[in-house]
Amino acid sequence: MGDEKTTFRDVKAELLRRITAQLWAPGALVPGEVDLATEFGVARATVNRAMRELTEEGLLERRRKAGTRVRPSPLRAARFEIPLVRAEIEAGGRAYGYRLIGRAVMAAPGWLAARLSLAPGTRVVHLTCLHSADGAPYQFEDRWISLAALPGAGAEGFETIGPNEWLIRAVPFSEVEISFLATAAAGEVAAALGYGEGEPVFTAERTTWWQGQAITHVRLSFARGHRMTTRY
Amino acid sequence: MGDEKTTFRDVKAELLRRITAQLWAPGALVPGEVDLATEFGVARATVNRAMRELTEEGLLERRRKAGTRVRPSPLRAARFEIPLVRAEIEAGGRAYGYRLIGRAVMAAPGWLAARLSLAPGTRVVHLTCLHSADGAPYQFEDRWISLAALPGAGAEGFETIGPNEWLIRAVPFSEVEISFLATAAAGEVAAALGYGEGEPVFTAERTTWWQGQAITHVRLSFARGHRMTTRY
DNA sequence: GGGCTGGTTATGGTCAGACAAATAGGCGGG
DNA sequence: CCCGCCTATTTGTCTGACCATAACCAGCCC
Repeated sequence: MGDEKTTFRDVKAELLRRITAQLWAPGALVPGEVDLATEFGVARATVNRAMRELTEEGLLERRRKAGTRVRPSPLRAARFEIPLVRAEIEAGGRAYGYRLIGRAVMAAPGWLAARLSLAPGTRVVHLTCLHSADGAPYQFEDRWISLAALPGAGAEGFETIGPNEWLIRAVPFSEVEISFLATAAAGEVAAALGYGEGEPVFTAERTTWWQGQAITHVRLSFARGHRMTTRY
Repeated sequence: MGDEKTTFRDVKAELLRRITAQLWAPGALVPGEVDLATEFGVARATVNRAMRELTEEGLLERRRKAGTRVRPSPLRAARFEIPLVRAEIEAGGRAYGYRLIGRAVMAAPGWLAARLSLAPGTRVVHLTCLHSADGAPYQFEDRWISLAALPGAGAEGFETIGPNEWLIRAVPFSEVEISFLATAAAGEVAAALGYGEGEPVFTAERTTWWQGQAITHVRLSFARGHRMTTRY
């Protein structure tokens, strides 16, 4: 009794233990899959899966023939989930609010055309809006949508539906570049979020492509005290 | 000739194509593993791996007996690699510089003891230092190390080796919570990085544990214009 | 000595078959 | 009508065998 199956999870946990306890020093070569399979009494595929996952997590380094070694300085990557504002707010049990501040159709300004590789004179929709949580300003959104890529955006008023939710439905699977930075509050941003001029604002910029074509660029300014947090 | 093996990569690519081309609508049930295995002429394990990876990437949702469906709104997560400052600077082909500004041993202040769950009166090392790239200030580091967890930090002067590099060697595998935020430049930070008082500063805060015990807390302030960028 | 070549070996991946675990949805009892 | 049990179905995982691919290294030729 009690001798249950050893799963790849068990193997992974034990390998992780040996790595963190430094039984296997950083940079050291660890036993081959076959040896470990014998030791744990499992198939090689099982050891393989355990080691593959540890490699994905940045703890091991593997090369054919060269074998597997413990990463000298573990390459750690933090994962941030990028939720819809609405989902983020409602997940915290607060009421989500949306208000459109401005909407205009115009030829893309130079910096935007450059950023999105748009042909000169391409028309775009420019939107500014405010997302709030329990009535308090939460995030100011300054968005540009290329009408060349999404003609439908010209017909949508965005009075009740936020541009991000509209976009998710129009283009669900896209390629994204996102940046976080600190900016100084000014003008509309300061007014909408209640900042004094020049106050530091945590800001995200996101550009989205679909099938190689630029769709939209957005600058998101967060309310005072906002943090982007994760564990790893 | 020409009929090469279909790998799990091929299957994955084709499934991805069907998802992004919306042949399978968001929320729709996709065929079961057995059906797909038949269709592609591969083993079920191969389809399984393809679908498992797509699930990890947030494109599919799987439940036993209920089957696999396309995620209604794809849950996308951005990965940020968190490199050593030195590696980050040298990767850009610039010369790395390090300077210790201040070093003191003291009883942990209240906020720190609370943050790290330290017993009252626990002694800590407080370090401030500056990392530079090609001579220009790059990052100001304000670090606290618990002597309860790492007595060795009391003996190290940190004159030539940065605390992060020292710590990586002392505690290579740790649990980390990291936050990004925007702060106002003031005092030492402003002086070291050449900011005016109150200017916005992109800041990271990181707390590190090892085996459940808090090791260190650090606030990293970046030079003007710094961005944290990634694609996904 | 230097460079090419092929053998050896570790990881990468596929396969077919089997069993385990979870659970949606039907069935029966109250 | 509602609730709880059963079962068929679907994904999850393991096995042991096999072939593929990369690369270290020894030995050969020049």
